Amino acid sequence: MELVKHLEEISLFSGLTSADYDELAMIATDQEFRRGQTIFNQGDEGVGFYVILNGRVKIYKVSPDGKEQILHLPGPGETFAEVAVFTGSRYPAHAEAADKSRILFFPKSSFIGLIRNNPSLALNMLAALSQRLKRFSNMIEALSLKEVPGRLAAHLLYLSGRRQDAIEVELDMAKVQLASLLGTIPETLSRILAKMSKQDLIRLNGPVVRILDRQGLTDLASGETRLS
Amino acid sequence: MELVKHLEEISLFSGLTSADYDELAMIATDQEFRRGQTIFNQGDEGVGFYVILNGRVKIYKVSPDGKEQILHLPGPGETFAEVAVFTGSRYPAHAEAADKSRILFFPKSSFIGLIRNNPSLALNMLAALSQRLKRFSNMIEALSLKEVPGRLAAHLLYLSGRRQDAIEVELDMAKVQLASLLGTIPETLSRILAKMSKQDLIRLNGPVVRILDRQGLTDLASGETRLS
DNA sequence: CGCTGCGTTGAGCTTCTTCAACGATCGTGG
DNA sequence: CCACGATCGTTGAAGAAGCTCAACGCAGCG
Repeated sequence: MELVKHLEEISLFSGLTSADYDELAMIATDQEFRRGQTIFNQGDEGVGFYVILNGRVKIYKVSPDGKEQILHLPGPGETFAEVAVFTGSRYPAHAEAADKSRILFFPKSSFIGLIRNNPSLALNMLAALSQRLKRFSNMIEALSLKEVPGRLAAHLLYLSGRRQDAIEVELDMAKVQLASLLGTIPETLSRILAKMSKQDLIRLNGPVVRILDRQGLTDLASGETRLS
Repeated sequence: MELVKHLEEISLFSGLTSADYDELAMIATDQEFRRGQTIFNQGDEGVGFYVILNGRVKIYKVSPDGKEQILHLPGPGETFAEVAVFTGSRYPAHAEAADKSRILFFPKSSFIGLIRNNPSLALNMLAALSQRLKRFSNMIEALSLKEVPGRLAAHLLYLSGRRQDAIEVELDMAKVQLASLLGTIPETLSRILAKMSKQDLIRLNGPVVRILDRQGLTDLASGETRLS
């Protein structure tokens, strides 16, 4: 079965036996979404969770006046909506394909059965949720304790990984989306990128950011410095 | 063993056999903290997780200039620092006893062993983490998409539960802490409470809030209304 | 009794959003 | 193939929300 090949590359499913893979393949359904298509809406009945084979998905909240806050933007190999599996309730956010995407769907009840008989799978899932929780904590911290320049700096550093020598970073999404992920609006993001350029922290070239002053960014991200 | 009695009341441990309780009691250590005492700091090695028997614990982040953002304020029967168990890394936030507290500590490795042999425990833990994740999503939404009056209104409604007739709510923490939980500062909170009083949404009496206009609060919380 | 932490209020200021306008790019349908 | 609309990105000017700083009353507790 072709699906099994894909499943083996998903880190959530690492360490499983081939019998497990067969079972997973049995309960999964393979779905295609075009860019912009809604996968589910906040408040919909949480019937299962998803694993992305390719493409990207935007998980987001919306305010009554239409402003969006992106919570998460998973890509190939990543999962979303796991929460629905374990809280027996409704999806707490919206999900929409950010690109043309191929996605596997796992219905809640069959998946719970699998977990019950499969400690590795349970532990993998616990690790995934914990990881997500940690990222959300950092997001809360950023929104509450850092100003936009700090959040942006942190994001740039995150993208560049830990490597001291990484000079160029490619923004992996449109700036509108980046703004939404950082909890701000495109105008503000644009102004701050411009200001960072002017102060020779970065050099901006379309979606490519060249990092000129890593230390400066680090100081901004930790809140020690201000972007006058 | 006295501990077992306590363990049976923890919802994370519901549905376990008495043999399981004995095992849990074996690996747990019983600790006392006085009000204000640090339990661990962000960045400390994540050696295990905690269950509160009585008291309360403040889980929080700090900005370089000392401002705090409370992530979570668990009380009796609740757990914290589970994330450390499954991500094999450091604590992502600070923990401090908000009251004199009695707390059980479970070392990481023994607990993982328990989970591996105990699907119910794994599922309970998954449910707990999912619940937390949902709350964090709401927090992110609130910080990014709602203004302080909206967050406060949402919190008041949350405290009053779903009951339409609940008139009085007791703020279950000092206002400084409530401010930190809502991602603002005491001054702002104070002003907004005053404004809500002036507009007859609530009546304020020390730590007791009488809800006068539930609909008004609901509108604020959903962002439909503004607190002019 | 004094001290410390809490809560409130005022004044000024910073940051960010809102509103508006405009250029550029890109995909699509005529 | 070109033209059009839509989305994206940028910039300016004005306004709002919330923060900082400062002062002060008040209560609890050693």
